[in-house]
Amino acid sequence: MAKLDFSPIADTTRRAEIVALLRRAILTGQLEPGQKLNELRISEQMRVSRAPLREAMRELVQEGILTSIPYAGTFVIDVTAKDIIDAYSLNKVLDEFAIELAWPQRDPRFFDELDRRHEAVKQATRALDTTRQIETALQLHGLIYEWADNSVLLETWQRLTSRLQMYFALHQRARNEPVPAEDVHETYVALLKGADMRAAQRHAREHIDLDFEELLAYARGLEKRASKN
Amino acid sequence: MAKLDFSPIADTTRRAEIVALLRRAILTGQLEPGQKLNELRISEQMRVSRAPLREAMRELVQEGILTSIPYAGTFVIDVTAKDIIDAYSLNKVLDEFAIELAWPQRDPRFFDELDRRHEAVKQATRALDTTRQIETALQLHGLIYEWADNSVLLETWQRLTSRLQMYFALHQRARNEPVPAEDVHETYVALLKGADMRAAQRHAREHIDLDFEELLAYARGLEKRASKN
DNA sequence: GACAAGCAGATTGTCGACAATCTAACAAGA
DNA sequence: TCTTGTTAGATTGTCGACAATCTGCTTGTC
Repeated sequence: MAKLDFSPIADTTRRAEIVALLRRAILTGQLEPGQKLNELRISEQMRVSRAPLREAMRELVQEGILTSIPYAGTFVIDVTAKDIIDAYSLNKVLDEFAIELAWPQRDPRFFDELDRRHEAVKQATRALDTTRQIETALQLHGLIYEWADNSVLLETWQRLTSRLQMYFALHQRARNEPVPAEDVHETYVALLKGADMRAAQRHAREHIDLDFEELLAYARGLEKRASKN
Repeated sequence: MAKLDFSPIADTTRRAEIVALLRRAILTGQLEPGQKLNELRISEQMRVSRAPLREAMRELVQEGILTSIPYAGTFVIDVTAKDIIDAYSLNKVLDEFAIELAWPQRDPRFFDELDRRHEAVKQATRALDTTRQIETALQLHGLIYEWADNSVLLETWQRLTSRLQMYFALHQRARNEPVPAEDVHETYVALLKGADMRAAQRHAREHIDLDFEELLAYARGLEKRASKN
């Protein structure tokens, strides 16, 4: 038998496609925090009945980016400064762990993939495609999790990623500036290729802290706005 | 106005009740790993239509204790030795983080609750109620997460707890022995009341390692059985 | 006997309609 | 004017039926 690794057949259920559509809409900020999702309206727009839509929404609730109140509705989660702080502080801990696990697993394929994803970030940056820049940066970041060979950790990271992506997207939208042209991942990639694991872990923390500051400023703005209502 | 804090009204949707029923059945081992959930059969047993049942199953899939294959069915997750190792190694990292966050938050209410939950474990142990013993032990363990004041961390822990509870239940079922009468939490509780945070973190790791060894033996048995099929 | 095509039964995915519940506007009474 | 009761409309929750898909068996062919 020829040694071929086929990619899995795509899930072709409406539900899966709806999940993808909704997730994208939320993570890019098209659906704003706190906004209510009207089932009838959305199902009509998507040309789909409410059953698969509701199942899709249930998944996203469990994924943590929607929240549901019985007989009242399903809403995009609200984002507070504390949420962002919480997500980031957990992210630091997980990063450190992921690097530790992934470190001995690094192989040529790892380094190839590292370069590939880094290149994708740079390309998105050059193209001034903000959304894609966030996506690719998180994918670059996620590589250590994929290589850590710990399924529960990977799942946890993926859940966290949803939120981080949402936070970044909101931040970018709010400040409404052109994309930062700087490449902040150069050092990170170099350290992951190097021999000093502790240094890589340390940098991951500091690297995160950088973007964190910007996000926090945005979050504080959110809180002020909320307290006025 | 009188200063009363009312507890929120219970979610009274069929869906929520189905989720609770199914989760309990899975976490106590009544539904075995790998087993298929027939929608029609279950919906008839519960006197409920398939719509809320399917939504409930979607939630549990996202919670990580069910797995779904389009047009094939929804199954209780399979448990492998690696899954257990992965869950536990992540748990260690999270524990350390949770203790660090919760430490400065400890107050009289914390210590009261600590004793209350510890007492619940001892009571379940005396009553030889295995299921309840697992539940209460995990609730005792979860206290540091509730006090850590980090919503994302708490969510993550709760997801992990589902699996841990399932693993323990399977383990207990498999060995089919009377419950261990020993109280292994005495030291843990004492350390959480003490002044040495590092010691508490260290003990949490070792304490976990203990039960881990037993679980692993069970998991290895599972793997052997699987390889024969 | 081996193998592929095709059919029947069972199961999952989706739909449209109905029931239960919430919200907001309005009316009635103190 | 403020509070309380009522009601209409909109929205979510649930149901039963139908469509799409899978699985295992049968049948026919070599």
